[in-house]
Amino acid sequence: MMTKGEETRREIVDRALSLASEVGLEGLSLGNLAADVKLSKSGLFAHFKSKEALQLEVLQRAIDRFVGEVVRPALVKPRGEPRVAAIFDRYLAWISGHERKGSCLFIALTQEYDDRPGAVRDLLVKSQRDWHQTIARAARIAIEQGHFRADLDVEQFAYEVVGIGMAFQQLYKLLDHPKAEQRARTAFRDLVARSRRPT
Amino acid sequence: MMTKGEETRREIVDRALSLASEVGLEGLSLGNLAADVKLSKSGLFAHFKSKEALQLEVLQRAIDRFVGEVVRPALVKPRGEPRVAAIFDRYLAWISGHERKGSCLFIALTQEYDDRPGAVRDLLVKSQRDWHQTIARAARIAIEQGHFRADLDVEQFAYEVVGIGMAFQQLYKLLDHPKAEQRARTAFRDLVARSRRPT
DNA sequence: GCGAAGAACGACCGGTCGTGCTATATTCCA
DNA sequence: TGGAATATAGCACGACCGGTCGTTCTTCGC
Repeated sequence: MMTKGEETRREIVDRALSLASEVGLEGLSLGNLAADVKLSKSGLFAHFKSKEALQLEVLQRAIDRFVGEVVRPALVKPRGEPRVAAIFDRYLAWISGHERKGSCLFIALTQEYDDRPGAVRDLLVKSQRDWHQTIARAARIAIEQGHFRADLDVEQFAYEVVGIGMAFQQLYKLLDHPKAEQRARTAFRDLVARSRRPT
Repeated sequence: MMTKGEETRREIVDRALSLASEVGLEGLSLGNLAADVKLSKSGLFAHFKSKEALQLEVLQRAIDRFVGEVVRPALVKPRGEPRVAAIFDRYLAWISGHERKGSCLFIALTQEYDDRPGAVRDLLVKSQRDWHQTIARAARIAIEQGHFRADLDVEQFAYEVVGIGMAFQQLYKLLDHPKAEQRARTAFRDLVARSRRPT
């Protein structure tokens, strides 16, 4: 059973997450957010000790969502290349983001916090390191399965996947390029092809 | 000869550009900027009709700098692969950015404006399309020179270069990864290698 | 169903934001 | 060098910011 407070608190963070995708975590304003969830500013604020605490919860929720929508579903796929492909597929879907209006929060925050120290940045850094590691780990498994070359640099592989994703977001969201997804998929297909074990 | 007004106006935009690299164009505040150039807020404001006008000038200055530091120096290199390599080299240098504290302004603004319509966004979009085209054009010349495969998709090539650059910025500025530059150079070397005409 | 704990409210704080207006100081040209 | 043009300052504005307050209404355990 969820108490009333926990419930609205959940609502707040959910709505804040969606808002933050459009304006970032710094651009998020308590007044706007309160109006959005139909609370008074003070009523909303009472749920958090500070704005930074709220920001941290929002980022953590985003991380949970990302894991739930991108990472975990891929983990049920067969080990090796299929899993790597699933990760990329979900990653693209996450970035193009169904109902999500704004950008991928993580990519946006990368810019917002790359020179703004603090707890939010620390959590962001950790999440992004984890993400690189997740990709690298999947690639390493693909090596073990004999799908990928034994001498493949899995962290380099992760680097390039992330690059493909970021460029995709720019082409798709900012430049509104009709071939954005095709570009991304081509780049990934190519990357996988040259990561495979020579036959 | 430059009139006094033009001179301080220049100073303002210069300083604003450097500030914007740290806080973005929206995060830029007239008060801070005025204090920085030792003017009163109103004295500064008198030079521009609005904040948006200032933002546009700042972005235009950034574009001019980018052309001057990245594009133009590469154009003096020999047509073909050397020029492509020079573009990438200068691009990396621009992102890691000498004295620049913050991020590459264009990558940052990509996030800031990908869902914020207006003149600033329009100019940004134009500049980024130009950038993609600049890379693609250099690649096309490399095809003509017989350096690159005739069937190379030059826009795909540009897409991947941009991706490498963006991932580099994340690794370098946010994650502070010691091998960031190596990762970027490896990715590019690989991209060029598979773009070359088979011997 | 009563009383305590928790949730939400409205008013308000000191600050900062972008942007006017008016007046003074400085620059520039005839 | 004087007078017009320009550059800067001072001040005030309304809006909004994150955050605090005391108060009231609602939930919940006993």
